[in-house]
Amino acid sequence: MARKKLNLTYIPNDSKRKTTLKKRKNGLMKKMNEISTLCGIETCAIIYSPNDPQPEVWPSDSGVQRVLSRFMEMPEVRQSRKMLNQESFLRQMITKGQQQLTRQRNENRKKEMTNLMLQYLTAGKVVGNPSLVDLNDLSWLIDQNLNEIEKKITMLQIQEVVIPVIENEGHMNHVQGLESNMDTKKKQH
Amino acid sequence: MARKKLNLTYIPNDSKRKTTLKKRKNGLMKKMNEISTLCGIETCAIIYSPNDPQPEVWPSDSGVQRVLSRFMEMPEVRQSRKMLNQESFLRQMITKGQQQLTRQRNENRKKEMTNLMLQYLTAGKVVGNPSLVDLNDLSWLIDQNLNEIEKKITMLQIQEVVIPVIENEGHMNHVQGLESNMDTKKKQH
DNA sequence: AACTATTTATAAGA
DNA sequence: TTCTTATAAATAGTT
Repeated sequence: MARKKLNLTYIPNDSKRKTTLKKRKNGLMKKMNEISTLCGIETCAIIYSPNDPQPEVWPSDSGVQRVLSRFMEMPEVRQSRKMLNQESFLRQMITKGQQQLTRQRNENRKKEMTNLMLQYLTAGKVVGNPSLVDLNDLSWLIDQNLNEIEKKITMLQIQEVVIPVIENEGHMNHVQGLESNMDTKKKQH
Repeated sequence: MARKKLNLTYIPNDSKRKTTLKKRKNGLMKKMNEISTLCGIETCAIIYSPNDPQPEVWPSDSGVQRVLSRFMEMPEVRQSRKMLNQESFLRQMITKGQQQLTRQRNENRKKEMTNLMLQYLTAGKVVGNPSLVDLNDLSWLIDQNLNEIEKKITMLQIQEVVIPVIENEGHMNHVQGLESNMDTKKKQH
């Protein structure tokens, strides 16, 4: 489904067909997985590969047995609670991992942009070939930094009035004690 | 899969779940159709809908029967071996995800260090509180960059001998103009 | 059921 | 083979 409109006929080329089968089998399994999770239903699929008497089967032991026996009106097969537990455990791991990955990607993006910004500051000119998306993100980042700087300035001005200027090292410390003063500055862009 | 990132959990809302099931069932059937056409293989799928004892089957009842009887002919042991598939599929997904995460973390680390280096260049002093590990990584990164610069210089020197200096648009342009002065520093490492 | 804005799948290419 | 990329296809939320 890419780089060329799909031609829905048998693929004569052996290696291409094999690759396609592998990819699509994966995709199909993922979809089976999703539909039964999302909709809380029972499904099963059997896919035979050439030269392999053993088919690829979806979903799992208990799932297949249950669906098959139901379909063929055979006696109920005992369920493996252990297997289901394991399954949900694995699912949990996947979800967690994906969340981590997303967070990591966001961090990465931000660092990339900080990087770009610092390159501008260092080299004084455009380095490489940033895309429009990059530039938008960069713009956002610069706005963020400007906001922080503004806050910092405001804080320093306030401190100057209240206490003789005392600067401390902490990362976000400058926000401390500002809440009451910041209420009036809630203008965002 | 649109207008919102898919959250892979059971959909509690009844009508939403029903709609999703209908749409996805269609999609799945289409995919089953395609994979067996494209790859010339036998497949079958059974999807139960809630409150309906009759499942949706593909390609047809007789088709399912054919594939199922072929499947049932297999000895138990081989059946269950193949049927452990879902678990290994999930494990595969986890492994892949973890690999992605590792790659992402490495990229992240490198960007972080580039960042730190640029901050040194910009501010001319240590910003924040880098750890010993940071400094080691940073040192490595700087070495890398120095190596690249050296290579670039060597290349330019070679070009200078063969062709009158012609510089192109690449991302290391800041080295421009250094060529002639660097002649004496060629053999440092 | 038809319509999009997005996400996902995937055919080719590297 | 695995990874990337350009594009097609699927589909969640809307109308």
